[in-house]
Amino acid sequence: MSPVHRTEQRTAPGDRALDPLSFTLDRTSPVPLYYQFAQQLEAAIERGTLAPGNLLGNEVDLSARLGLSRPTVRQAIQSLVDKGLLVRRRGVGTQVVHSKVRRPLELSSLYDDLESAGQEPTTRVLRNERIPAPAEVAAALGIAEGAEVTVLERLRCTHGRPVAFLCNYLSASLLELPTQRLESTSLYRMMRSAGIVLHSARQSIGARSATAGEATLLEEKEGAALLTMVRTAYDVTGRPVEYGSHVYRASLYAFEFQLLVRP
Amino acid sequence: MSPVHRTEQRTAPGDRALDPLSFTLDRTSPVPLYYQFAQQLEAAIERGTLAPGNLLGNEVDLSARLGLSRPTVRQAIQSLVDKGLLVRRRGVGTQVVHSKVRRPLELSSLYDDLESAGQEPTTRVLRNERIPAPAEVAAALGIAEGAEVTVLERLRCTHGRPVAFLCNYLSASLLELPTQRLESTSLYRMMRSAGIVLHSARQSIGARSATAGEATLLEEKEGAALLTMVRTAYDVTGRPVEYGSHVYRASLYAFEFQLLVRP
DNA sequence: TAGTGGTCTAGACCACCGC
DNA sequence: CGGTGGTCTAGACCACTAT
Repeated sequence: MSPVHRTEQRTAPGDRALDPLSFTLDRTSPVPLYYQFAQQLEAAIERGTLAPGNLLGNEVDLSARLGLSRPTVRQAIQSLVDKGLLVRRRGVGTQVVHSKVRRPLELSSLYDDLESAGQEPTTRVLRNERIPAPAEVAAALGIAEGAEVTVLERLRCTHGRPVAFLCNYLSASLLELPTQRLESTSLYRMMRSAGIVLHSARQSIGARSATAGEATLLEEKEGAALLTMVRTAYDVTGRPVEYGSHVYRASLYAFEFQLLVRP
Repeated sequence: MSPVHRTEQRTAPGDRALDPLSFTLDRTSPVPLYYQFAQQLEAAIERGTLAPGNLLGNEVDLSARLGLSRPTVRQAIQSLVDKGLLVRRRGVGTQVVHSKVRRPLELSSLYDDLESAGQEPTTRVLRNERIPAPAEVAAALGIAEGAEVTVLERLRCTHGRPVAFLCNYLSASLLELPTQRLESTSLYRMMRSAGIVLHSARQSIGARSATAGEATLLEEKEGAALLTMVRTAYDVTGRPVEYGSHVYRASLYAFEFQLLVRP
């Protein structure tokens, strides 16, 4: 278990751990072959059948064994390299990465984050109306000042305790936002259901002291440290579709994520 | 300038904006062809020669015009899709994304961030010694408790004002860290120079109120909101190489970044 | 239906690594 | 030196989109 070992045991037993692995490819399936292979490879890594540090075996043999062409095998491997699960080195081979690289940063929904953490999130909609866009919002959404926008104010709780106060703006024409559905799912899920495909988002994460109003709402003391996030999300055409300003109780929430170093 | 337009003007003049563009490929260069093409494509987008919304023209024609095979052209295009500059849609084509997608989140160095923002960062090294690893540090770095580590405490300033207090731990055997060099460059640059190739990092960003000591050091009032970041960085073999705990003045600093939505 | 990107093949040569 | 990944080619067929 020494963490100092490097790349010994090139030919040690169990090195070509890929042999005992059985990969089943279904050529009649609509799922691309490279994707089928990538998923099975990822599953093998996930459950430890392919241990960290193990070499994958060279791509030529691999493709022969799988009955695939080398480019197809490479496409599968590359997708796992992009996820940070594998590392390729010329003249050496492809290895499983040691660390528990799991989630890279993604455009996350607080609701989804809490739900997947088993936190049973609930939402109280404090405000849901259509108003003329204030200047700041109009600028962020790239619309005319005074154009109709939907403003949402929500209080997100887990186990009955408030975690965050969320304020969001969307062009009113984009989407219907019934209060009832907002209380049982996430805004991003509703946008997705409405066919809005998100492409990117610009975020800024900061901190500040709670105002009296925020303190009351979030059950903190006035002046308590709060985490803040301001975000503009864009769809595939590059059009801004959502602008949000959120505050989180720093005592209950932090942003956690994994980064990959760009090569 | 209406931000509401979608994908009109399929056949409008100036649509095949790629025609007037001149791409020069050097087959004798060691730089891969797909990379040469990708760079010139990115430059054309950057300077607006390829305007947002423009279609690229189909890949078959494109490869013929460039004298490249289609997979090579696709590799170039794919790299820009991954960067968020282009969007591909089946049956439609490849378009330049509207928004000013620029920097995705990367494993950033505060020093480099400030420097590239023209903030003239300076560093005061408050502590630079070798100590037995405390339990928390040993756990993060995957070494034995009590093993020798280098501990760094630095104050980062811009324009003479303190911005952040940085505390970092590294295995002592990894790297020499002369105080003088630490005051004129970033820790990550020094690690890179020493041949340490970073692969990924796990970060947690939160907030809390300043202690009396932090307040004095950062020239804030006691209880002021501070941004906090805790980070463990890993090299290509998955070994933890650095553990850091940083606090930033929320009044002077925020984390800004662009995210791409995973497809 | 015509045009687009998505997938896949079966080769080839080169650059880098470790021995 | 042999083995590895990195790059590149010239085709092919399919799935999806728009008209």
